Amino acid sequence: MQNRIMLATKTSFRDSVYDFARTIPVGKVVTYGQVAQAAGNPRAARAVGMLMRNNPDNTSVPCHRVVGAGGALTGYAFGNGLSTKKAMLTKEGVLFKGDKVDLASSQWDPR
DNA sequence: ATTTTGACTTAAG
DNA sequence: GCTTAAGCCAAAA
Repeated sequence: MQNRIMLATKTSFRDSVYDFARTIPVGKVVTYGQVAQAAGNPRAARAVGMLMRNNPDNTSVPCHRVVGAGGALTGYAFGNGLSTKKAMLTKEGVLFKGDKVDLASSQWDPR
């Protein structure tokens, strides 16, 4: 953006978060901590949640593919809340273990 | 600029 | 396994 070189991670945190979120493949999920790390701040898991809540484009950003640590489903601002979130993930092929996501096979590793 | 708040995480009881 | 406490970060008031 600004100059020819992108100067590493000079983008806003929110930008990095949303960008990363868009790259999450269908049928996979990531934890808030993972998103935070990918965005440049491994400890900003909280901020990530806030950004997701204030998510500008719920259609472009698959915020429902972001779950809490251990695969636990956390808040969701649309539909019927967590119920809708789980339904959506299940429909996309994400395996569930009770009320949590089966990270063993459905957690995405960006690498 | 300071305070408040929240879709988090980890550690401890 | 569940509840409580503390740490950390970014956006909104």
